[in-house]
Amino acid sequence: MRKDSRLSRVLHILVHLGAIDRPVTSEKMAEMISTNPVVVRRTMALLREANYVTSTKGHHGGWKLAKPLADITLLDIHNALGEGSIFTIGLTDEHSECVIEQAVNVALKDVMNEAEALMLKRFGQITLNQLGADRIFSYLNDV
Amino acid sequence: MRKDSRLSRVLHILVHLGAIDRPVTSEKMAEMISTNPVVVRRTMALLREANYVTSTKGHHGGWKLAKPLADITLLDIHNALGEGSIFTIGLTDEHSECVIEQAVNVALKDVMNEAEALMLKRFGQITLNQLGADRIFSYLNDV
DNA sequence: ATATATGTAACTACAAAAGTTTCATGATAA
DNA sequence: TTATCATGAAACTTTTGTAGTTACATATAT
Repeated sequence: MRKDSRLSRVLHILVHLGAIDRPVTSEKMAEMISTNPVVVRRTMALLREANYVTSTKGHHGGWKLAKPLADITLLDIHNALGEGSIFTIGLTDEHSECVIEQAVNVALKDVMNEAEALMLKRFGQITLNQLGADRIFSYLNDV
Repeated sequence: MRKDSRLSRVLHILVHLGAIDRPVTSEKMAEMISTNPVVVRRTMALLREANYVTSTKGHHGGWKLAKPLADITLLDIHNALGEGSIFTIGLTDEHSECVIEQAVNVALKDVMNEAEALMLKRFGQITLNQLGADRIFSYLNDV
């Protein structure tokens, strides 16, 4: 099933943005994640609506962070991208009259809810500035 | 994104199978889950390969459980359906040279692995015979 | 023999992200 | 004020795997 890689891609972009002081164009960002500028704008527009980034047109225009990386969690970005379910597993018609079908769906839903809650909790505990800080730090020491 | 409802559907079918003593045709099962017999066979074939059901052709043929519901967990069925990721969230190219991209992917993967482990653990704790047993019991008392 | 079922191949439909093309709009620089 | 640069947005096509469908071969019980 096709994966939604917008979260991974846009996090990558945001961490780069945090290290650059001037506006970055969607053209440059598209290079970072090997895609098309329009794809970038589409996703970044969702973050702008949620006030995590700003965009300016024209000469020296582009995208900037609206707040420090330390003030943004993975959960914030995940939520800004929309509400779609995080699971590929779907339930059958929930309006079924069949008690067995209802029971199956309740069991699956309970487990999925628990797993999703854990995931969102963890996402909420990670801010973008601490994203792999240890790895990047050790990399800088090597150069 | 399109959901994979095979787990939900096939669990529904299996619990019914546990309550019926004779072989059930894919035609009847298709009615249970409002679909086509071929769709049913396709999914049931995966369970047969994993030895959870048997099928017989011809007159009075159909599908039967190969073992009691009590000996099958949700995890067993989940595994029998294949190995695809349970998450709609995907990571970008994991062979990237970019340290930031790597760090983002590690963070996401860690969280997703933890959530998946919890989910699979729960699936392994639920056998098909106890699937909503309390609900079905209370339903029977009401009739 | 005949009716009944599965087994399987070869399609089409669908949904949502991703990719692409194109052009309007606005901002800066010269 | 004009050329250039950048976003904004519409209108597509592509992609990928489940789901749905049609058709037919094969095996089995009566």
